[in-house]
Amino acid sequence: MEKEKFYLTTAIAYASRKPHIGNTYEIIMSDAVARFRRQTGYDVYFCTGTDEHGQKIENYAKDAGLSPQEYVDRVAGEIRGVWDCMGSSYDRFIRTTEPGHVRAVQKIFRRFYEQGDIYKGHYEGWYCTPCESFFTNTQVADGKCPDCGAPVTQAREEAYFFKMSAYADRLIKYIEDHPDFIQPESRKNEMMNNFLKVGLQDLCVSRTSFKWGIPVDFDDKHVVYVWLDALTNYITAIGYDPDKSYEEQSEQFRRLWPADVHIIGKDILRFHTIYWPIFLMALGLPLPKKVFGHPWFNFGADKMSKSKGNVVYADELAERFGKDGVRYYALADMPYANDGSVTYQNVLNRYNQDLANNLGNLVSRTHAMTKKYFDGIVPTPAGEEGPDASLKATALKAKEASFALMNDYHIADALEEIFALFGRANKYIDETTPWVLAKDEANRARLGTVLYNLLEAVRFGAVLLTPFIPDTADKIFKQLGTDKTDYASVSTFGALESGKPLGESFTLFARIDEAKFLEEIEAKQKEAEKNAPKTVEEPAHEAEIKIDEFGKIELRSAEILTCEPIPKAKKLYRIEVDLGYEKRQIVSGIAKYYQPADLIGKKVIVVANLAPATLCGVESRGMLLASGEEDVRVVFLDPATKNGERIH
RNA sequence: CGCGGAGUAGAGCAGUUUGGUAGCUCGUCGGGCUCAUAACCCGGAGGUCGCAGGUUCAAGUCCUGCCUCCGCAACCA
Repeated sequence: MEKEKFYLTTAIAYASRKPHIGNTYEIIMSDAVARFRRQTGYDVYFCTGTDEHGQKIENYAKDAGLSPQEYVDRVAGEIRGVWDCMGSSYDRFIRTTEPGHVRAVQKIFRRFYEQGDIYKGHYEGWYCTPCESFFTNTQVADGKCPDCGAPVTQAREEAYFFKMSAYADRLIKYIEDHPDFIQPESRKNEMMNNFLKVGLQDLCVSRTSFKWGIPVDFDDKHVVYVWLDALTNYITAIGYDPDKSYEEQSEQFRRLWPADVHIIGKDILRFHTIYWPIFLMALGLPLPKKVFGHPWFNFGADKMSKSKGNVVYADELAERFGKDGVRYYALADMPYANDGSVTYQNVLNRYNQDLANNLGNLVSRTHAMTKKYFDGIVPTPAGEEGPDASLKATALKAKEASFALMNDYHIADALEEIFALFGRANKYIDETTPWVLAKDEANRARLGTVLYNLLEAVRFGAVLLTPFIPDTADKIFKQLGTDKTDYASVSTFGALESGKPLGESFTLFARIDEAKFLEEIEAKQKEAEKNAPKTVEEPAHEAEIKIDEFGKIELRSAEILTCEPIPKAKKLYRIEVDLGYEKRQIVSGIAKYYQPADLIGKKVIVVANLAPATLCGVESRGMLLASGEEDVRVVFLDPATKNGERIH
């Protein structure tokens, strides 16, 4: 009988820089799912890759003195290196700069245009270069991008738009009819309530402000918006041809599509559950069966970020804990829907407790006793007694439970079920005391049974561990000298063959000394701090300006007279300032950082000729100067400064 | 009242669907064992299950109100 197919994808990684452990979680999790499906009888196609277009990359490349293509070649190599370092078993690594993908995207764009899904219009508003996004006046009241905090510029751009609204009703119906489409389920409500039910905006799907993208082939001023480019990788990777109908597609495409699951980060759920399905509807293709938005790893309680210097890389962790150490940690420590928290202490605990003590030591002691009492030959089991039944029941439960949990993407819970078997086996040793049995020849048969059950429990667990930590599973099989490694061999307890010799014994996971390890980490962090100035990222710079351009910005000193929070807004204060020649109301997003009392009476710098804007229904005429994006600090003037002085 | 999630032992979590002696991992204290990677096994201490009411013979679990935290949205000119 032909195997059922299973097509899964990760999001493609943005080729701007090397991914950290949080980004790497996705490939580890997806790989575990892929291996699990292969093991349980599916014909799996596992696709990952890199997203290589966009202005950000164009900028990074310029800073690095490379062409964009050279730059993405380098970063894509780094990304692939980390993926390979984690032992991921992808079948396809697609890059969005591949000629085949580029041509397909151009054809898709053209087809949408010809079908009338895409129309040409104008986009007017504030544009953020790094995010490649337009924002409305209300969104960028302070001249900064609401997403990344970079300065925005006023722009009017000719642009193509996709008529999202035309498909909204069908999408809502699809989501309602397929309750498993978006998971975890709490994310579904976010999408429905925040986007779909309030009315979808048409999406701007082209850019003219930069060149590093896929050109629109009938209007080469434009390049295709990165999300339309990136999302289509899921079909171009398996050979989709936009010129053909579904029936005319390649055998591979017809077999694999629709995808069984897109595994993505929770932050891009919106693109995958709204825009992507709508693009597919416009192409007349079926929608993916499931989109799973996994949570993120934080560093302790903080978001991982380069500027905070708390970035942890998977390949660096692997140097110390090994590939499987990192895989196990990521898979076992990430909750189902809540964000995980990476600390070196957590990684170390998981490694020492679960891998070295529980699993590694179990294998070691079981192997050693078989060697000692049976010359390393797998004994033949006799009758069942005492705790034997309980051990066997735990093994079968580990299999059943982990199977069900993996089908629901409860990765960590599945692993816990499997490790419960190793815990049970360790207990079994204490209950049966083989070293006591060995003292009396009359107990020989019982001793053989006990050791057989232990060896089999180890083998059984190793089979179940294969999708998660494949190298370790192989090492265990080697030590047991067995080739009973497939999923069929755990349908019942007892597949291990008696009379065969064990393989060589070796340490699976060497314990790591905690004090020494933490000391080393601390030393390493100090070292990193010392070098910190060098690792500070070069910020994005504005174009050079002339003195008269600067003069257009009318900066004036002012005194804060009143300051009160605006109801409904978390971040906003309504502030009244005295400019000497007049008083003004300004809205400022500094509520998180200052109490009103800290501000009243202070002298500040105001951009006096900034166009008025309305925020949360309150008019703001001007803006306070402040520094920082995450930790905003107002620029205060010498208290002796007169109100209304021009600042230049 | 924008939408949604969460508050359970020192830490991290399960349990809430179908009310009925509060559980797991780590840590901690004590004991056991010696096959093993100073590992492994057993036991103890530690929780008024965010707060306040209500329903019930019985509430972590159901109802009402409130507080706090976190997503998303809005919004930081």
